[in-house]
Amino acid sequence: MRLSAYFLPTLKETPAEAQIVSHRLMLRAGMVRQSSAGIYSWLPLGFRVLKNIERIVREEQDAAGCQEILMPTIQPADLWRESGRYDDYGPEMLRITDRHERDMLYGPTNEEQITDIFRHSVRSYRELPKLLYHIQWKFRDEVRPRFGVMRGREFLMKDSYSFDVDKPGAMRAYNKMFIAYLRTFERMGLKAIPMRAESGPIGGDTSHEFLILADTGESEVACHRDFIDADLVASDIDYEGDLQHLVDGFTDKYAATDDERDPAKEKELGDALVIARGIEVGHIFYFGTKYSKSMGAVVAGPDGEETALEMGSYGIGVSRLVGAIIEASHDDAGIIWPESVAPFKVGLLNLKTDDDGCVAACDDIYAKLRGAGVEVLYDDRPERAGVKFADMDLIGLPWQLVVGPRGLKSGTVEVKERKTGERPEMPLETALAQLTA
RNA sequence: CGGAGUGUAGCUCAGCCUGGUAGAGCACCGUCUUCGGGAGGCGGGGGCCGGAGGUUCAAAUCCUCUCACUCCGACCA
Repeated sequence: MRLSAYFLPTLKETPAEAQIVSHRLMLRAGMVRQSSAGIYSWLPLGFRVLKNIERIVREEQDAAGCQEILMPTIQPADLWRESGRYDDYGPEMLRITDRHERDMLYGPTNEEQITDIFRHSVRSYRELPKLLYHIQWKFRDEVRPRFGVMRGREFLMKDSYSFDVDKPGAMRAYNKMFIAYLRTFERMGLKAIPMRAESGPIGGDTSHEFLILADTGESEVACHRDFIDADLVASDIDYEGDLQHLVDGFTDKYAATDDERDPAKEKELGDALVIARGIEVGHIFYFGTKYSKSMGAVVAGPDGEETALEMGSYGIGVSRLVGAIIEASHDDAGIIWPESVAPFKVGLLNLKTDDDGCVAACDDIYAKLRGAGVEVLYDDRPERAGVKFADMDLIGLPWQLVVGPRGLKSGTVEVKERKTGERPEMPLETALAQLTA
């Protein structure tokens, strides 16, 4: 993409409404614009990141045997009356009346909707287990939206739902999601720590929150040092095998959110204790028959008797992750994208657009990179070098390929790694080989 | 929902206390110089001062109401 044609409205100054670093950087980098409190439009750069995160989430869900569907944002109130949550959910739920005076709502989550689908479609235990998910916009009318996309009212969430005939089956699904979540966050360059959690309004008795560590996190958390070094992506996971020992390896270790911390246990850990700040990016629940019983979602078991479905639900805050990743990865100059979610891999900077040699070299590099399948943002604007450096650092692409008349004289370019700030000069061919590797 | 703030140009803000021709920097347009880390000169365009009432000869400025947004707290993917 040529930057001269790209819609990238960067800001030199920070808009007054943004306090938290990820929000400031997302506005300055032209990723989002606020529409109203807690509601955002996604501009091209931000949308690319959102899609990349969504892609990783989807790949890991698919790998775990979860099947993608898409449910509506607008749901009928009657479903929620069946589960009893129409009254329980309170003013956080956005209630709507259609032209026929029917009560509707903008879904804050989808347990009722999926249970309704399931009860009309599945009759036998033989059709179980099933794991389904969708990635859809949610609306929760938060009392106080803040922190940009980290706590918006409208947000993109991946929510999965598991259906099993008995509790051991439900726990197998729970474990699949547990492991899939660890892999998902790790692929985004995040350290996510699973912590035992209260299940809140969703209900149920087994639940874990996944918190990523970031200096600017909302709450203080404490955990065993081993969490920091865990590396799951490297290992192949057999989702059909027994995952319990893997999950136990995590749940056996100490990890607690602010209000769950245990001073005695922490003292025991000694040097193995890590205290950090955390942002919740995922939450998994086992809630048994809470919805299946109230909504009549039953199957015939092996003995012919009807039994209520054992269910769980599993959420990842996809849009929140965009902000969370920035919280975890930035410096004074701007964002530092992990390569897996970066909107482009390479920024190509033509420092002198009125120099024929620079233009020819850049056009050639641009074509070669694109030909090799590398996503590249080519800054071909007739701006001063300083503006280009500043913008490129701000938007945080992992690699910057800097081409100027000074280097070209000796046949070299600079390859700057955003993360380290190192910018060695090297022959053009070496640079291309490195960036297309 | 309790508490505290802020709404003036695209952005950051001054002006308001003490009413009297609406400002600065950046951004934008033109031009000249500059040309490897957010340059400088000259010229220019852009605002019902969030909205509605009121007081006054006169309101961005004083008063009342309202709307929006932000921050702190309690709650949440």
